[in-house]
Amino acid sequence: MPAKSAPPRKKARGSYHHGDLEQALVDAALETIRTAGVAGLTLRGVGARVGVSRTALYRHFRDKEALLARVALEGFRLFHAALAAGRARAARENGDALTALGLAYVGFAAAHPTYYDAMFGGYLTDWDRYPELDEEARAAFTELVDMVGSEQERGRFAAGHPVEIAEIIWSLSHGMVMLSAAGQLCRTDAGTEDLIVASARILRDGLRPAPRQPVASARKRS
Amino acid sequence: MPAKSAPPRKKARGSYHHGDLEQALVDAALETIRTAGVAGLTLRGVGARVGVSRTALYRHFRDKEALLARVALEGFRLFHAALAAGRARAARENGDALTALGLAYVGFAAAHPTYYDAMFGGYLTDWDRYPELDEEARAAFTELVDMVGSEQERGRFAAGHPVEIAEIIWSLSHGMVMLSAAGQLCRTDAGTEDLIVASARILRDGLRPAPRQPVASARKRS
DNA sequence: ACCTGAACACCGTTCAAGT
DNA sequence: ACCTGAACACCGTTCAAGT
Repeated sequence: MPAKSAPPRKKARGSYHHGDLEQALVDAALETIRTAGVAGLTLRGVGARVGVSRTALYRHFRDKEALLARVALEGFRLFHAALAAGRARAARENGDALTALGLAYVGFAAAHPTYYDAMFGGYLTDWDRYPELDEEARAAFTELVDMVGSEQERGRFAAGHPVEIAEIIWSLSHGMVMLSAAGQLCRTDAGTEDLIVASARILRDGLRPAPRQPVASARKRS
Repeated sequence: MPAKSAPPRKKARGSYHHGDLEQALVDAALETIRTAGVAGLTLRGVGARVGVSRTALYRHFRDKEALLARVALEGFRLFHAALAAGRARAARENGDALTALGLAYVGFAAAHPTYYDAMFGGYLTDWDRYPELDEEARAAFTELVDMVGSEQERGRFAAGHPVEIAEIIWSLSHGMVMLSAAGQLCRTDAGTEDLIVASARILRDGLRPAPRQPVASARKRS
């Protein structure tokens, strides 16, 4: 590193009013969504929160959707990390990887409903406009696919297309989060976590009755 | 029936400009959502479509959300009917009830994305404000619960809380519909229908490898 | 009873103008 | 380069007024 005090970077940002207006806007958006939901996200409100004109935002983001995409991107990074951590923890403790990933999934959604809404609330239309977003979402999904492949290699899952199986697991998790958030679930007294544990068991063992025991002899149990 | 021409009913509705402005507004809303999505639904647009002032609507609906709730109610009626029909068809043809209901579910969503969005898009906040809606949604869900109970009685599903199992099936179906609509699914070349068929198979048989054959003798197969 | 028109308090976005 | 202020074309909703 050079000794002198750091020279201003070429792309010194926000040297006008803020150290980093761009990140300040993202944080303000997050805080707004947390209190008022994505529906209550307004550029005027975001501007007011950071003490800046409502149009200053356009220097940093193409439009409102781009701001929301930025929030979603941060969310997907955290999401990806949460899934990876859940998988790693299961591997370390020799636990069930499917249950661990399911719990990590709904755990993230419960801990960060703000991010989850921005990521999956359907507000982002032209998904292609944000390649980073797509890439990060794909990376998170890959965590699921790899888990399936790993379980297959270890003989815990039967053979089958890992991507297809991962999509089914993802659909189950996502649907559960959405229905739960909408208050449409839990007509039983079980919480979402219990529901995930039960789902993992069903996905592993199936709904059909246990196959007949070998008829010849019953060992160890009367 | 009385012979004379029908006397005006007590609650003759819309005798001003339309035969039935209320239903006309609902139809206009449906058509608007079909072309522009729920996000593009505007009271001004609805009014213009039926040739009426943008405020005439308030004579028939409390607010915009109430109009949307009415659309969702019609949707839930159709949805309930579609699920019941799928179940009845499976029973008649002795087919797999789980697969049949899953296909009926995604089939409805594919055939009526407009309704599905109004029903599950998250635009309806105070769900309690529309008891009819809640009742009809519950009725549709009961179709799933009953199917599970029936399969259990017939010995095709193992014992377990039917509501819990139904919630898991519903979550899977809903998540698949949502992700599919958002274009996040189908990274494999399989369509949603194939995915549902695969899901039903996994839910029934489980992901784990088939249990060991009885070791004593291998019959019929080498 | 049913509908209209003006008005109010909001939006996102554009753009010429300031510093 | 970065931000502002006015302006534009929209919203949902209210309400006095018309017929």
